[in-house]
Order: sequence, then structure tokens, then C-alpha cells
Amino acid sequence: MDCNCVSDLLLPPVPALWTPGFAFPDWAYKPESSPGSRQIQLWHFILELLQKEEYQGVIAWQGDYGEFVIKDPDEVARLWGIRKCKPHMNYDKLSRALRYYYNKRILHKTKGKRFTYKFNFSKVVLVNYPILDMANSPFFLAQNHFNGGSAAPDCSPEAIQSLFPRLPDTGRGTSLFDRGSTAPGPDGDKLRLDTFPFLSSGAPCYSKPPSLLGPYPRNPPFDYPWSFNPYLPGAFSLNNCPKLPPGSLYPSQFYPSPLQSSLSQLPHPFSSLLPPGEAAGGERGAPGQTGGTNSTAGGQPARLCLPPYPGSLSMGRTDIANGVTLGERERVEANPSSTGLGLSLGAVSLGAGTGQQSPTERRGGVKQDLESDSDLEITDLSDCSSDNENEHDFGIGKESSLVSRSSLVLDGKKGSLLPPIASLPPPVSPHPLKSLMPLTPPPPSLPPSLSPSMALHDRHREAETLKMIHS
DNA sequence: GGCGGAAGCG
DNA sequence: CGCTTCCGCC
Repeated sequence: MDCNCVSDLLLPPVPALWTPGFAFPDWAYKPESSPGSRQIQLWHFILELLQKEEYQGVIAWQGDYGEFVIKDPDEVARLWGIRKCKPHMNYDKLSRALRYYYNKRILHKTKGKRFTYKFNFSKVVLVNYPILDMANSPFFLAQNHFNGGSAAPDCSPEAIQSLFPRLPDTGRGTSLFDRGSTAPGPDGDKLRLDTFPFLSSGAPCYSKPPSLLGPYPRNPPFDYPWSFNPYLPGAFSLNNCPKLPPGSLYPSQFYPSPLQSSLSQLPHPFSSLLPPGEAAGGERGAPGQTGGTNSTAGGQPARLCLPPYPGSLSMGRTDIANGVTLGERERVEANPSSTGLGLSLGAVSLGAGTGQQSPTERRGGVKQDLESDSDLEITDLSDCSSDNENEHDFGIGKESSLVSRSSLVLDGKKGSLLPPIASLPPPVSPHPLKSLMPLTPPPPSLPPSLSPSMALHDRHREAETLKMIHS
């Protein structure tokens, strides 16, 4: 019997829109060959649930860093089953799938705690953190996918396909960026951890799992464009495909920056770099929360109308640390892609170390201890505390270079080794990062203040900042 | 509950 | 490949 439930084909690729997207290892996706074949993976799904407040009765971060508890196994299984169109899914099967991650070191079990698992973020997040691997990133492939044939009001891929044209070049989405004429090969321009000392193993302490840093921005512009909420009536109804209002079918450049999204998912030092709206994810009782109504509806270019940042900033005033002005904010709103990067990088060096604790403790009940082993979680690849029996190939010390770290981790995945750093193309601009900054052209309808020249100007400022940082 | 083997599926 | 399904074992 054909399952007509919400399938990945009917939805914009969820992870691509909110997850650390490219912050996850490439192998988390199957991008290159057939974007359309990509399905949400369980750990994406878990993360997705974890970051949504409405599921905290079902699954929530708890305990050590990266540790989460499945409070309602049956419900999680049910949701997963719905998402995967596996009506007979249950926790037994789900847990088998989770166990399947043990070997991959994406997850491991917290022994002695029922239904408690732990993400190995060093594997999941920091591996091959290709911040600038934009054109190749699943995110943009996903965007293409989305643009090309995903969601539609009538759930017909064909129908949606007709709604807007495919991006000029298929597959790699490079058209979204002006990557220069020296566009390297598919993997040649991956940015590795070693490019980001601040992502190094000495990562400063962070204390919270992503969700504790505040939800993914769910205010209008970055709300799930497809209004996914399995708890909402009809969300998973067999008869109701998610209805995407025309206004939500924006070209990919209107979608949130994968970087920003990913930073909101990252451990503290990273998420704290986000603009307050990102890091804090809006107020707790954010009005118009996902809800049944799509707040992006209306056919307006809602993604250009970011909500004001919450008045009460939860993070350590990263905006100030970064000298974010109102003008810049405007730019941020207009062009999250480029700003996310610049802002974040700037923040990393300027502001990192401040505001580590999110004052906005969600879920009053859950108290996270700052002294958790979080610092180890991200640095220790062999972190799998209890499941290390077969640690044959990850026996690198914490002092190992990031280069080898990336490679090592990836080599767990057949042949996806990154090229040696020396093989990377030289930067074409003064700053190695700048050259990789995406140049997302604003849509034609952009107001003057959001014009490309504006963006360039600001990018220049970013570059200056970066120079300072790296000098 | 938790585990991992095995087979199967798309 | 990433599960799903089933299962026996602890």
C-alpha cells in the first residue's frame, strides 16, 4: 500500500534548511549523484526534534553535552515512522537504527540511563567543517532540489517544478555564488577545520547542547517554510500534504544561511556568534510560533523581512562585540549567507569567550551544569566513552592536527578523504576566507539599502575584520 | 531495555 | 547506504 504520508519529496529537505547542513560530514548526505534521493537521516531527525520546543516532552537534551533523553520512545518512533512513511515503526526498530549509529560514532549510548543517547558532536559537527563549501554543500544542492522539484501545494513535484525555474546550473548550485574564475574542483575548495583555528580541538568551553542555546530561529522569516509540525492538525495527515504558500517558495537565496543555521546548532562558542536573533532564537514565547499558520505566508518576500532581534539578547551581546550596527543588521537580514559568515568569523575571535552562558534558560526545569564533560565531547574523537571497543582507526590524540583529524574522521568513510591542504587552490583574494565568501545576489526587488554594492561594501569590512583577526 | 547479527528493501 | 525488520541473547 502506498504510503501517502509526508515524504521527503514533498518537503523541502529539512536538514538543509535548518541543520548544520554543511556542518555535518558530507557523507551525511548523498548529494553529488542524486540530490533527489536524499532522505532525512535519523540523526537529523533527532536533532530536529531536539531543537524544537514543542517536542521537549518527547525528546530533549539532558545531562551531559550532547546527551539527550527520549522521554517518549513510542512517540519519537511514531514521528520517525511518519516521516519515513513507516507506519510500523516502533521504538525497538528506531533504537536499532540508533544503534546502527554506534559504529559510525555519531551516537553512543549513555549507559545506565534509559533511553538516553549522546551525540558525538566531534564527529557530527566538527568533522570537516566546510564552512565555505557552499556551492558543494548539501544545502545548496538541497536548495536546487527544493527549487527543482519538491514541495508544492498539491504535493506534486511536477506542479512545484513549474512554479519557478530551476537554478541556471544544476547540481552544484554554483550560480548562487560568484566564486571567481578559479573555481576549484568539487572538493578542492573545501574549507577544513585547519582553516579555522577557533574550531580547533582547544575549543573553549561550551556548556549546552544546541537546543539549550535557544531554538532555531522560528520567527517568520526562518520558520520552517513548509510549516512542518507533526503535532499540528494535518501535518501528517494522509490527506494533507504540507501546503506551502506561494510566498514560501522563494529562491534559494532567501533561505537562511546554512552557516547561521549551523552555528545555531553548534556548541556554544559558535552559536554565540550568531546575531542575537539566531542565537537566541527569538523569545521563548515567540509569537506566531510555528503554529498551524505559516508565518511566512502572504506571498511577500518574507525572508527579507526578518523580525527584529529580540530585545532581550540572551547571548553575550555578540552584536556589540561585532560592532553590528543597525545598518549591518539590515544587511544581515538581507543577506544571511554572506553575513552569517562574516559575522561569525568576526565574532569568533572578537567575542568568543564571552557570554558563554545563555541566560535565557529555556525549560526552567532542566538545569545544565557548566562543568559537564562538554569540552571533551568536542575535542575527543575517541569520545565514545562506552563504545570504544573497536576504536581501531580513531586513535589520534587530542593534540593531533586538525588536518589529520579531518582526514582521519573522514577516512572512516570510504574514500572521502580530503585532499591535502597543499592541494587546495591558493586564495585569490587577500584573505583566504574572503575569496570563499558567497556572493549571494539579492533579488531584483531588493530595496536600495540591500543592493549588491552595499553588500560588497560590507563584505569589504568583513574582510578587514578578518584580516585583523588573522594578523 | 539494550545489544548486535542477519536479511531485506529502496 | 541507511535504514527496517526480525530475532535471539543478556
